[in-house]
Amino acid sequence: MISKKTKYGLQALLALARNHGAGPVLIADLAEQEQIPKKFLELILLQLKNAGILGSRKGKGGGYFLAKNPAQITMGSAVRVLDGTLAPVPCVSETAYQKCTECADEESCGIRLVMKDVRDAVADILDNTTLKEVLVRSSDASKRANKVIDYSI
Amino acid sequence: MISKKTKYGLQALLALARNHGAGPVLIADLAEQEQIPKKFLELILLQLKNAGILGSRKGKGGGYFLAKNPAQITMGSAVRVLDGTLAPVPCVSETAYQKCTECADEESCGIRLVMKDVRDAVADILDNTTLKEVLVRSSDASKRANKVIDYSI
DNA sequence: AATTAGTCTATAAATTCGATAGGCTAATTG
DNA sequence: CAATTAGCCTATCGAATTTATAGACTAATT
Repeated sequence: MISKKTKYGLQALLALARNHGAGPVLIADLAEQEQIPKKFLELILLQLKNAGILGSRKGKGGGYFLAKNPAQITMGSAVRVLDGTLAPVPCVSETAYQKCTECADEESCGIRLVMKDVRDAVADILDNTTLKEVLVRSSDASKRANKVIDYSI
Repeated sequence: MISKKTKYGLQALLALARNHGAGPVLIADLAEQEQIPKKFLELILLQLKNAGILGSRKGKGGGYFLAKNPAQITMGSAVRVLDGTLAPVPCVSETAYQKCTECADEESCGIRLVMKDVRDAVADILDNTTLKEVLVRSSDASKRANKVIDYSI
């Protein structure tokens, strides 16, 4: 399970991705649009900024914006920043590894072997899915649902 | 992240799988072997029993045992019992679905589309990995590590 | 009947999560 | 340069969840 914080963060990132290129967005506006408690969102955005995913500007005309292209920001990187890891157990995390206390031999721990497979599968998806791709999939799905046929090239 | 409870449960199941066919195992013995707080383990085993994964016997010579063959118990079923779901968000869970409050249209929610992929990938692994397979992989790994070559057929 | 060992309910302790408050700093603008 | 705007940062609180413990009860065996 991902935390509410992580979900809020992903929502905010996608909103910023939709707005990409059109200047900074106010925390307050993002919070209202996405129905996220403003002060909580503030912390989330700050964390994403410190991780290099977002940029910000202070003062009038300021706000938050993506530090890179939507096609260069992966879901995996965001989840790692906000949730700490993609791994189901700390002993298979690549970025937040922690030795398993109770397990004598990590190499032969059955639980670990299976959870490593899970981690790899999750990482394979999230590290290869960019914000841009998510936007495209989302709009494709809503077009399909609305039976709107898009003839544009 | 799976909970400590789930991890304890999986440890216990694997220990019972190793012992399969040799009669019931005492909670107390399992707790000591696997270094799990006894009273906590008691609750875990009970939950697995109520889910039909374990069986038990009371009185002298009693204890817990697998209710089915190790090859018929999947990691997925155990995690679902103990952790509630495999899904990273409730709105993509097959067994513990909960509607997403903030999301207007589930079908086109980008986060949901990606998390559905994650759920499916995790389920594909855990629902197709049995306790028996875990034991085999584990012993294979430890043989390999000890450079022991097994010539038996 | 005595003993053994799981069952069940309640609750305590610890940790994490979600949320809020408020003063600080930097940038812009008049 | 002063006023305003808006993000930065630290602290903290309450609620929920997780982890762990206690103790009385029931069923099975000897």
